[in-house]
Amino acid sequence: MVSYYNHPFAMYQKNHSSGSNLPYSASPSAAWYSSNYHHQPPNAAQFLDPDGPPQHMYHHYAPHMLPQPSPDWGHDNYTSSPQNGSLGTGSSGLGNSPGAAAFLSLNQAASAQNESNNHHHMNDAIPSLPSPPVTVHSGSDMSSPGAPSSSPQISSRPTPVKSPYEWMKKPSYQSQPNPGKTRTKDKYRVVYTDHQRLELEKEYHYTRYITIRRKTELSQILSLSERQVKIWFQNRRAKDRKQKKKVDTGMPMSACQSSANISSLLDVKPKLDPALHFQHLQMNSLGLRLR
DNA sequence: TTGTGTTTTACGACCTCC
DNA sequence: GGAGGTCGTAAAACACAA
Repeated sequence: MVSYYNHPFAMYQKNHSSGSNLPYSASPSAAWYSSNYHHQPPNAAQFLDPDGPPQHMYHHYAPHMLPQPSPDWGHDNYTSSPQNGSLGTGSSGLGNSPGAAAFLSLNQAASAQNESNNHHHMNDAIPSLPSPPVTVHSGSDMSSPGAPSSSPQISSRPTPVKSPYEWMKKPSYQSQPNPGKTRTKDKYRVVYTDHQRLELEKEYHYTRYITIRRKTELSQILSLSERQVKIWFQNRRAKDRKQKKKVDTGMPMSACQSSANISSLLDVKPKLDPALHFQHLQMNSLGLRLR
């Protein structure tokens, strides 16, 4: 059994069935980096914030804290434009993101939830797109751009499932009449929807350090504030560090799956074309970073 | 059902860089 | 000073054993 908490993607699916009947293709990992996961060499000018921590961070962060080599090339080299109607109106624009595109084939069913027109109609059992959580906050940047929605929302977490599909159907805390709010109001925190977390995970596994541009787009696509996206990535990295620390201190791997071994867990192919990978490393080693 | 442990959001403190 | 990084922590949400 794969632990809900310990599996890097368990948040989306608790696999009680030894992974033999995933709701995806027979080999989800095979789809993870699908053929559409090819990138053009980056246009340097497009990197508002190339992958990786700010250049200064390299000076005092342990190597394991640095971004994993990833196909960052061209990460921002796409034309998704939430401003031109892709936001919340059907096409999320995620498909234009290389990182997202990579994941789409993995979990189109879930991603498709975000498409009200749902031309994918992958799974009739999947409820309509979960509305973003209502976030009420007095902070300047905290309020979620998403408006409260009265429409039902889907599961934010899988509950114990009998069928591998059940987790996708279950209504969740977010589906309650009054979804969670931040700690400054009646609720301490929101629980992100499956879709939101899926997209964030997709982005994270594409690059551990989100670019400014991508953060803006994700925040709009997912109806989260940029601050929420930023903090999610911070927390996500913290989670990785924590897991790595457990590994280093000899904790059993069953209790700690770092992102570093996610690929092996998913049996994925290397993310990056070797040549591009090399370029990426060169880029990082040179500290190339535009801001 | 309940108690307990873990994970998930969210924040503040503090840091470095521009 | 502002942005974004880590670190530590609070509390809600959740999983699971008893």
